[in-house]
Amino acid sequence: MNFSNVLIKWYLQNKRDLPWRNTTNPYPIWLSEIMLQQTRVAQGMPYFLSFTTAFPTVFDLATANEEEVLKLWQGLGYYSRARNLHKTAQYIAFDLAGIFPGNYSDLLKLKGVGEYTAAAIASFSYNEAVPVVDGNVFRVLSRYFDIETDIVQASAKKEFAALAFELMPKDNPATFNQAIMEFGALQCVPKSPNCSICVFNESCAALQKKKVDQLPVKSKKLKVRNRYFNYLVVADEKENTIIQKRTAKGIWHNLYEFPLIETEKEENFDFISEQIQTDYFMDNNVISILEDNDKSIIHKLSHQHLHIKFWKVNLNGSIENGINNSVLRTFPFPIVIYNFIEKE
DNA sequence: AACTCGGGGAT
DNA sequence: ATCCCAGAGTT
Repeated sequence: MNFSNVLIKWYLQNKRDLPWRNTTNPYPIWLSEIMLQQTRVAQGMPYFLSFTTAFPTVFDLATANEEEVLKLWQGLGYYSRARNLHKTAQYIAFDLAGIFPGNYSDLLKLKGVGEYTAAAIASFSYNEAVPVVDGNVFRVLSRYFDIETDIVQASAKKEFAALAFELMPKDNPATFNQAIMEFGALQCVPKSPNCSICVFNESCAALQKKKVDQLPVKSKKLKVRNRYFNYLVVADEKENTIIQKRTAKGIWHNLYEFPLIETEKEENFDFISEQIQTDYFMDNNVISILEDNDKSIIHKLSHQHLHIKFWKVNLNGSIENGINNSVLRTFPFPIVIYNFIEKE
C-alpha cells in the first residue's frame, strides 16, 4: 500500500466525529475553517456551535451587526477573522445571492480566505483536487520524507503543496486532505509522538534517521514587547460606568474597553491618581480611587505581554453616556476585560 | 520577507 | 518558559 492508502485507512479508523464533517454545505465548512485558523478544534468547537445556532445560514450572519458577531467571537482571538467573516457573509448574501464561489480560485478572492482555507472549502465542499497545507501537513510530510526546508520560507508552502498534490488520490481529495490533517493532529504530534504504534513506523524517513524531534525545521523567533495598561473602572452615584471602542489599528480592533492609561512602565497609585484627577474627571468630583489588583495581571498575547491594572474610580454625580451593568455586558470585550467584569 | 494579530493547551 | 494550533492581511 502507498502513503495515501495507508493514511486514508488510518483516518477512516481513527477520525473524530466533528460537526463540520457531516456536510458538504460550504457555509458551515467555511465557518469552521475560519474559526480553526491557528486554533485548536477543542477551542473552536463551542464557537462553531453557537454561531451555527445564532446564524443558521449565511443570510443570518450577513444581516447581523458586526458587534453581535464580535460578541459571539469574544474570547476566540484574532478578531480580524470575525470582521472579515462578517464582511464576506454580506458579500456572499447580497452580491452573490447566497451562492458561495464554486472553485478554489474564486474562493481565494474572499476576505479572510487564503490558500489553506480556499483549498479546504474547495476540496471538502466540491471535491476539487487542491491540497491543503497547514501546520499538520508541514509536520507530517517533512517527517515522512525527511524534508529540511525551513517552513517559514515562502517557497516552502509551494514545495509542500506540490508534494501533497502528487500524493493526493485525485478521485478523493476531500478524504485525503482531512486524513493528513487528522493524522498530524492525533498521531504525528509536535512533541513526543508515539511512533511505536504509528502505521508509518517502517517507512517514515525521520523515524529511521532518528530526526523526528528535529522536523519540521522552523527558524522563527518572534520578539515580545511589554505594555502597561491601566484601566479606569468608573462608577458614578448611579453605579454607571464608561467604556470606549478600540478603533485604532492594532490589537482588539473594534472591541470595547474601559478608559485606558497606557504607561511606559508599571506605575503606582500616586502616578495614576494624578493622571485621573488632572486629565480625566475634572468636572466630576473624584470621591475615591482604588487599586483593584495590587499585582498586575499578565495577559499574554503571541507578540505582546500586557501588564494590566484595574483602577476603580468612584465619582460624584452622574456621568454622561454612562451605562449600567446589564448594558455593559452586551458589548464585545477582550477576554481579560470580560473576565474582570464577570468577577465583579 | 518580516511583522502583526489572541487565547489557550501541552510539555 | 516555550511551542504551536485546520493562517491571513499588511508593511
